Amino acid sequence: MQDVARFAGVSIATVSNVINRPEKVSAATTEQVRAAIAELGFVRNDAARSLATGTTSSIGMVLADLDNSLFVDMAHGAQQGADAVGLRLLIGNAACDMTRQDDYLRLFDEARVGGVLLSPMEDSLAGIERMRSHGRPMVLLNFEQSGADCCTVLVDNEEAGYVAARHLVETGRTRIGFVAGRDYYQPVHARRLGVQRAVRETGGVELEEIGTDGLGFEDGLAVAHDLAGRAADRRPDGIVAVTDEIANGIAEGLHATSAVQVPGDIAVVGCEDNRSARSGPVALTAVQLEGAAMGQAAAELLLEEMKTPAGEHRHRTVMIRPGLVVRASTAVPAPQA
Amino acid sequence: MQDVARFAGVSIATVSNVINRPEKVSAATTEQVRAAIAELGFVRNDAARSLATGTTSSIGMVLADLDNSLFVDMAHGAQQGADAVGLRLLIGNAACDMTRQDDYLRLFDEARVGGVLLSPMEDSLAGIERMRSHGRPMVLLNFEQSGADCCTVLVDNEEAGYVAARHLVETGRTRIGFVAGRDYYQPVHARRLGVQRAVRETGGVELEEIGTDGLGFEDGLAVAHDLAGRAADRRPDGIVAVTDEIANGIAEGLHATSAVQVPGDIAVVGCEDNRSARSGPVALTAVQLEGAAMGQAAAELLLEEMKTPAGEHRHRTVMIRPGLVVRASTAVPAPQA
DNA sequence: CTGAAAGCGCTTACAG
DNA sequence: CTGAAAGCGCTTACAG
Repeated sequence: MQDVARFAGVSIATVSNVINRPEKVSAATTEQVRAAIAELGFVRNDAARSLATGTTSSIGMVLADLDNSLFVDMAHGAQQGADAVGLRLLIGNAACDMTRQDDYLRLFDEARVGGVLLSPMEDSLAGIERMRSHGRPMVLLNFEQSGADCCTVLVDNEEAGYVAARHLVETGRTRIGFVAGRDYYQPVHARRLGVQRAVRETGGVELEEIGTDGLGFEDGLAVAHDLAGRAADRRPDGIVAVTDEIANGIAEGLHATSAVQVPGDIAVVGCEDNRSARSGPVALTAVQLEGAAMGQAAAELLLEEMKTPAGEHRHRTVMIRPGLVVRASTAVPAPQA
Repeated sequence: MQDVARFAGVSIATVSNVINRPEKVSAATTEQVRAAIAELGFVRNDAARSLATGTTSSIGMVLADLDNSLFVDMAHGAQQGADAVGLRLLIGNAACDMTRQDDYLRLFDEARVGGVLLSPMEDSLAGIERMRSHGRPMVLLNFEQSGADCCTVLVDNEEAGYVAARHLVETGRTRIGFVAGRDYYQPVHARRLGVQRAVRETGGVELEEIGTDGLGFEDGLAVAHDLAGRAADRRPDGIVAVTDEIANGIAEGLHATSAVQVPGDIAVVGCEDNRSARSGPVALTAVQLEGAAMGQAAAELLLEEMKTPAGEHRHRTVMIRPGLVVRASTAVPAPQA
């Protein structure tokens, strides 16, 4: 900047003004300074700028796992929200590693970013409190952190279960199966409640809750094996699987035996619509967790907090309603079938 | 830091030393300072640090499209490389938008990151030159940028085509089809050459090159339609599709007619092994582009350049050999078939 | 082992 | 409209 000023024959204050408040500088001077900047290939030192102003033009986002498309969707949404106000979104991928998540939190804290978006996998109260105690705006995505003093964006998982089960009922299924692991994970519990509500609301529909060990493809296969061994009238004709992976495991397992057809004999719905799970034998109908909407809502909450004077901000929790993406796995059976 | 120094009854220089060179400070003093830091919740201001030292502890990575798992793989690899030397990886997602790509390049430049990893979609010479003229280390991934003055990591696309075709030949296929769009994209051209080489090397194998308009699922469907209409001896028994999407389109199209079986009548190989393309009716055998290996190699080249005195560094190009992931779409037909 | 002081490159009132 | 000067929060030789 020194060099630019010298080259253009002005003071460094003027150079700074040309960059930041061009309206305060005469056209002629502006021209000279711009020419000097171009000639010298000058790039403003952001560290110095942010030291002097105490602000940054970027916000940080720490994601639990980029391999999971839900988080990529969140990044898209947040990006859009940030773009709208000219902020840049920097992403740190924790890759399921809590230590790394903490590293990124610290990095963003030290870098004095304008704010942080965090989508954690596990309890992260310590990191959150550290951030908050430094007065840094922060919003949580897709995780209900008890005790956390910040805004949160959640998807309504109870509604997700409800929507999935409703869809089956509305397409004529009457014996609903809910396949899930234990209620240790918050979303599992919530989706179960939603399914139960949908069944309760509807006359003439039964619910069977089928337990699994885990939440993966293998668990779905095991369930399929069980189902295939039952008499036709002793098994569900519609299944809500708590994860896409389980859903695909079920579809694959049934497909392999070829004794039971999907969707002919059993319709299957997943609860996530995750791109990384699109490997099943039938395209999977799934509840859409609206990652992009979550990301955008989170960015908006963050921006709101960033521009609100400290002390006046009131935390909010935004609940996103899930959608439904209908595909082949719940197609209505042909009339004569 | 002022506050910490006052609180601990030492000078700020000592605080700085405790943080950065603890060995230069007596144990007792260190203890007091640490206590003060903990008590006050002090966080080093990274902007000031980087202004004073002229260095940063992070490197930037600009990715063309996080929705494409190849780029996520690259991020994983780069992360690993950066972790190994204690650098943090900051990700910017261009999301297929060249303007945004340029924004991130500028952001990282202004932030004076230690170096930048760029995986572009299109010619990005201007941005690269700007970066280089500021002396910032930079390495390119998965793109041959003519005129670019920096290290590059590429996957060997000629080899990818070769590996795919070899696999078909080795599993007994003798009439190979190569399905691709025009050679406008560098990788398409290279993969074609590889397929041709594999066929040329092998006796008794024919090659048919089938053109498509684009590189997507629809294009594959169209090819399937054509194929299904041919007599059995007039169509290939093994197909290399230049993209996974085309491959899945072909498999889906053939599956729908059910006149031609995959892999029974025709085996299909894709050339990318992209997770977002895993929606076909048969699990797809595909050449694996080794995104993680590319990312790691790129990080290593970057770190090498970062620690080499300016002027002494010599740019290199690293070529990664693709692998092969065998799945159902190229299973050998049962003997009696 | 510890402290006083200069400097990193910018921004921002404040004079002129 | 433009410039001189202080200050942002740290680091780093250099004395002591």
